[in-house]
Amino acid sequence: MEKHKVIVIGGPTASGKTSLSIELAKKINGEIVSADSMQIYKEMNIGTAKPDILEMQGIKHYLIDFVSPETRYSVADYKRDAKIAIKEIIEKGKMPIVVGGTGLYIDSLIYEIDYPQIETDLEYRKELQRVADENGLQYLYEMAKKIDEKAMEKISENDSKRILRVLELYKQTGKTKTELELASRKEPEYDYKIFAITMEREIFYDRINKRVDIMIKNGLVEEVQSLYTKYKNMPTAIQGLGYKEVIEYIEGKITKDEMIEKIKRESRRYAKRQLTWFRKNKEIVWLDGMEKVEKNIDIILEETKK
RNA sequence: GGCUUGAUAGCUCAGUUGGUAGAGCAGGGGACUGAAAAUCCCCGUGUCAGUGGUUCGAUUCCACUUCAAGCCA
Repeated sequence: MEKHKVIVIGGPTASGKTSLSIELAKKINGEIVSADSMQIYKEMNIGTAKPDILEMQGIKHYLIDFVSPETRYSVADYKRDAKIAIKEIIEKGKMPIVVGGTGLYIDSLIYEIDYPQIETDLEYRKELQRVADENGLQYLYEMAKKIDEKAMEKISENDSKRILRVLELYKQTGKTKTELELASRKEPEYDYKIFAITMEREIFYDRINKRVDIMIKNGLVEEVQSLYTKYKNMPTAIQGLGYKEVIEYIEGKITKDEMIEKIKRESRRYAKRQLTWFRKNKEIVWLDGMEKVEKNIDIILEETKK
């Protein structure tokens, strides 16, 4: 049986993914599955540039605005939820369009990555953190090297998250990261057609800067203020770009101007990282963000026929 | 008009007792399998303001010019 097609549109922040995907969905009777690690959270609207009801123009969006900022949501959750959403859309006879800037999330789908069924072990993380504080990160690095020398070749001695992850995986599964990853990629269930938007760097950075100004005008500070007073713990959501910087401002650590500049700079850097991620994927068909939406839709439809 | 100080990387500046120069920031490239908007790695050639002089050799010393800041009129 032939696999069902799924359109995937990636690209950096502020590249026009939202409007392109909504126009496309209208044209081909599609529905949208977001692939954005921050738009997932409720009550985070301005800073994540989440599309509102008006922008959506009646197109159903999945995996947007559905978990509490207190929740620890991860790629494994995303992979599971996105697969369910895609299935549901296909059953309705519609075309699934996966749209977002979180490369890791997109990869979990297109490479059908299988994650071991384990829970995050916060106790163990804390314990390791303690060891790192006492003996230095180098000590954990050496520990990880004894378990999985191959994986550590690619991990820097300063990369605490990945060092911890190697140890955590081994403790919980009894297997090394290298072993797990070798077995993790399965045959994709769908025929993914992958696109990404790019544009000239200068114009693009200008768009990012302007977008940040608009976010501030639209009340980003107030949005963060309200989250800040409402929730004590936002383990993942707090990492959202813009959110942590506004909190520094609220706490009086930086001035308002410094905050704005920092959000702009970090957004530019983030966009650069996103482009690096997508560039690595040689299957991607690139779209020019400066082109008319109709033209890009034509390219997508043409490629999707193949 | 006179005096003083300055002019070096996109920006802020350091430096060369004369042998063509280096930091921070900005920026660029890359990695990425349960925190990923996270985390981490790598990357510095620029008429040293212009013109002339001294010198084997000047971005460095000298003169003039231009521009900027400050002071005195």
